[in-house]
Amino acid sequence: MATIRDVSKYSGVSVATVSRVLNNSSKVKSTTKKKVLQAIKELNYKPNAVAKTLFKKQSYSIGLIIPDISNPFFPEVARAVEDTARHYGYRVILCNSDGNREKEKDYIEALSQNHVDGLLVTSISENSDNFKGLHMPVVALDRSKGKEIPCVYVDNYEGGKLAARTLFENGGKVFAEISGPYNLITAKERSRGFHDFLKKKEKTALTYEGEFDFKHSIVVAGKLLDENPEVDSVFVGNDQIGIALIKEAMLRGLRIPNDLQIIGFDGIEIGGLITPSLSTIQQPIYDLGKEATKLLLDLANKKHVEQTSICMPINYVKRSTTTG
Amino acid sequence: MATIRDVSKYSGVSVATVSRVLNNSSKVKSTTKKKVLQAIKELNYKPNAVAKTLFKKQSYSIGLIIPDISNPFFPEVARAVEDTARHYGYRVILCNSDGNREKEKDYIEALSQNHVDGLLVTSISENSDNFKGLHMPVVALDRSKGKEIPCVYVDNYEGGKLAARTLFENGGKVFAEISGPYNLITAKERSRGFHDFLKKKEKTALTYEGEFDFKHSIVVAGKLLDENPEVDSVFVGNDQIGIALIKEAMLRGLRIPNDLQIIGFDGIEIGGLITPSLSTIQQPIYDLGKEATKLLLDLANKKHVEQTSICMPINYVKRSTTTG
DNA sequence: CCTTTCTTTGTAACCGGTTACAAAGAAATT
DNA sequence: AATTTCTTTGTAACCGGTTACAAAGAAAGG
Repeated sequence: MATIRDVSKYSGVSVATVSRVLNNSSKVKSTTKKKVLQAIKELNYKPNAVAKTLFKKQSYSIGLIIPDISNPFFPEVARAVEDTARHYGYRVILCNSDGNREKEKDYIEALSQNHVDGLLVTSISENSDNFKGLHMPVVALDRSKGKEIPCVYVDNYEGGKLAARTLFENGGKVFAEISGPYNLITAKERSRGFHDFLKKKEKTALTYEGEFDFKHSIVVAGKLLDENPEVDSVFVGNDQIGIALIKEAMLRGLRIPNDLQIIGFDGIEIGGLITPSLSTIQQPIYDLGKEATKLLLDLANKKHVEQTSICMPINYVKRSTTTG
Repeated sequence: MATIRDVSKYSGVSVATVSRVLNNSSKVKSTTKKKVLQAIKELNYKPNAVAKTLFKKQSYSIGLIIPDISNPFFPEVARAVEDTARHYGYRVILCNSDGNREKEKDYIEALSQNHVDGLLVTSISENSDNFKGLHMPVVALDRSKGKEIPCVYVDNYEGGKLAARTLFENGGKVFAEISGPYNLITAKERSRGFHDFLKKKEKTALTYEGEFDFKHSIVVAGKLLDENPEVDSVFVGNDQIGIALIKEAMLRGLRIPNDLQIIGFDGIEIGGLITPSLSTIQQPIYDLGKEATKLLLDLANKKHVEQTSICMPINYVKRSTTTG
């Protein structure tokens, strides 16, 4: 591998001049420039980005810490993050935390030592001191982390209410919910919105706490249906649970949406492709990732940021598991 | 940020000794060691991994270049890669190439300049000189790249044959195929295996060339069904196409598997969760990613590697879109 | 007690870029 | 032609680690 000193010797100029040519950082006489470019080409010289990072303390890379890329919500986020980062010349280091505090901490430490320029995190809990004392910006994605950390999110509470209103207005009589795990603030908020709306209408809902995961959801969905055959309207904490519920409902011969209406949350692509297709409260998943990345890079480049907390819109997507 | 020189001053020893303590690289008197560790703790010193990378020419990171993380096959691969890399102390840089040669080239160049220790690639075409002259190991994932590049793959040709045999033995009469795009060697091999088997039984199959993507598959699936109502057995190039075909078939009131049998390819998780669940030729997706990463890291660490090309087993998973 | 040997430690060069500062060269002014 | 000003270039320190080599200190042997 040729170095800048090789190019310097080959072209008969100093390393400073070569560096200037490489970065267009100050004027270089055009004949000199030509010589240098020629040498670069002949030696097939490629600057060493690591050396540059060391001096400039900027690595043009960011860390993306999510619970699990296998969870269908996150590939779309990751894609958005990577596209956006790439657009601005940044690379993305992918980290799966499994919602594990220790694992998250290890990643943060490693990324920090590698001088990434920022961290994009979908974390477990609201306040974790994993993020204390970092010398780089952090943006929380999807799951808000209190006021201290900049955040891009959706109004989960409103989403829960919207689901409840929709089921109610569709004539639901007996309501139930399979929520996400309560230790996730998002899951809790969705649930709270759902129940608050029903309470106003003097209704209640059976509640099962689930997980954002297919395998576990199958079990909970089956249990709900077996224990409560009278239920006709279910709000589920995310689309994966919804898909599991559809499967279990069909297994039991229920007609959807006539016997059972279901509303999911997220709007992952697969929800529209199954039969019956899953009605859902849709988040702008790609845009969530995109805006979060933009915000992070603005912070990393010390641009002035008007608002450090961005709420993205949600909307109800009617498909085939609801009547209206 | 404290540096090694700060620690050196604070503890009254040389930087070399601090470095020795950090790396356990040679004996340090235990009282000295204690002093150094104390200083490290007091100053909250964290070694700069970039400086280390510069000198050692080892970054403990690898690049993962895949077409698109949104394609449900790849999250599971990515997860396996990340898990395995992490286990050996490596980080993963995620790159979506969209099967675009130029984009792939840009990534390779950037990763190379950042001195990643190796590249894991699911590439487009068999022989691309994007990989010529790299000073780091490359392992091809899933899509074999001829003999030059180490590869972890499955026998797609056998998979296609297995699908054909299964449909045939289940009493299929009129066969069809929606293949993946022929420019992908994997898709072509699956298709070839499928047709070769049928030819031996003196059968033919209608063939539609599709894409490994939901949106496009919906269109092709609809077309196939409308133009050929007599078809009763379809092999599709991957599970996404299969899911699209199920949707279109149900829309047209076909009973699955009585009127129409379908076999997919890949074995992505969602295939087992839809109704009817999709029978498929299953690849060991996670293990594919895991073995590829292990192989890559062995190569990167110049370990002796017995075989540079690893074929993983496939198997038929009977679910609800086939009769047997 | 002096020499030899082994252990522990320090100095300084190195990895490959960037850049402050100074100096040389060219052009403009008097 | 001498002086001033602007442009172009070079020298060397720096980023923060690692390590070859040498030297100092401790232990062992005569």
